[in-house]
Amino acid sequence: MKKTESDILKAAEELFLEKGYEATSTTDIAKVAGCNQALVHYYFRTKEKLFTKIFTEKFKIILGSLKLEKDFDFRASLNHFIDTYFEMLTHNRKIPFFLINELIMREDRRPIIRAAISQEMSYLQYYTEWDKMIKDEISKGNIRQIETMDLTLNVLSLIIFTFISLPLYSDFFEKDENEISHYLQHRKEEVKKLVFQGIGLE
Amino acid sequence: MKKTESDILKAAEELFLEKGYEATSTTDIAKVAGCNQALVHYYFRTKEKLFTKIFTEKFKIILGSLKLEKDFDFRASLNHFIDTYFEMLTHNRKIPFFLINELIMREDRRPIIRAAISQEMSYLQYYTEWDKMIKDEISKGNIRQIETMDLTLNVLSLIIFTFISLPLYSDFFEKDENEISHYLQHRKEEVKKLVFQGIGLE
DNA sequence: AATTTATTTAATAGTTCTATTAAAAACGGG
DNA sequence: CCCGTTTTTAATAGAACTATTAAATAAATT
Repeated sequence: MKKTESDILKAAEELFLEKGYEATSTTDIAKVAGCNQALVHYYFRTKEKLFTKIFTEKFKIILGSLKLEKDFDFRASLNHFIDTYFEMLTHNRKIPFFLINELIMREDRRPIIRAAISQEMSYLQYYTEWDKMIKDEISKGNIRQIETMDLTLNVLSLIIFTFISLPLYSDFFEKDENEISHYLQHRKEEVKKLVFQGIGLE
Repeated sequence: MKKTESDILKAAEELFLEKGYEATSTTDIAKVAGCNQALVHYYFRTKEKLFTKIFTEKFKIILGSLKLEKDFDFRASLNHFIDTYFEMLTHNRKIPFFLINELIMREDRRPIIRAAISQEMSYLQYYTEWDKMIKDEISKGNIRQIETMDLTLNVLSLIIFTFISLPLYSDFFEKDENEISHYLQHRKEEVKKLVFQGIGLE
């Protein structure tokens, strides 16, 4: 891939994640990439195609981290999931809001993620195992009665909201990068405590 | 207020909450309001002023629901808060995403909410009481050690994320209005369970 | 070196959007 | 009913944005 092309991709990524699809123009992208505006169209034809490329790429990063570690017991699995999910999002802080934003605003983009999910059928597999694990723990009396969907939503809510609200948190409380990474570590531990204790683990 | 003016406000509200500031044009607003495009500017001068009116109005709805019931013990307070917050958002489902979206995308709008908050100094008061209540419960051994900010974030995460993800949830799982309101009730109860048990209450 | 191919640029067609203006229509009080 | 005020409309200036085209430049190939 030519340097110009990757420069454009990089600029587009930066701007789409920062300002969203609507508020980003191909002229802006060219300016950040340091090239002529027509080049954006030369390499990617349309703004929409360029966007879709970045959108699916970012979605795959998220999807790729949604894995269940084999040979772990339930507690270790959940613990490991929270660790890896937090870790991944710490390095991709803007992705959660970016994806949710574009999926909510533009219904026509939802099929893109449906396609990406059904392409990787392994995720259905993961969910089935996850579900089995939870039902198993409940029947053993290790955790309280809870639906798999609820436990999943609880964990995702607590983690994803942390990153969605992060720009507002750091702005409002005027936190620097050092304080923010400390905050994220701290929140991760608190999320674990709440979830573990909240379902009766320990 | 003239009917035309309120029609425009209503149309603007619908569109801004649905599509966001950028994707909504004054022409769209006029079309939905059933009037000439120039009338939007006649009544509100600029798109930005019209937006700000709706934005602050919606923010005040949220802020207004953030109250602490006097004469309730800690458990009842928290329970009541979750009830009223869920209730309010059930009738204003699009507000959380709308506000977060516009606050994240456009930093220049953050002062608006700072102003609205500092205008109602009572909220500082609420937070202080809330903080005292929690510290008190901890010292009494009624709940585990937890920072007030963490407990607050836990509750807000669980509630707000429910509403932010709602359009995706209902689309993806093809839920009708009836199922959705049942889902919201169900989530509310689950949030209570997780939070209460997760801090050691009961 | 000559020729083909790929990349880059400037120019621009064609939309759309915000905001204003001047004129027309509707309204209200005397 | 007349006249001043308010409301509404059509027209449009002016800016910005996407996408294309044709020409210019650079790179690669023979």
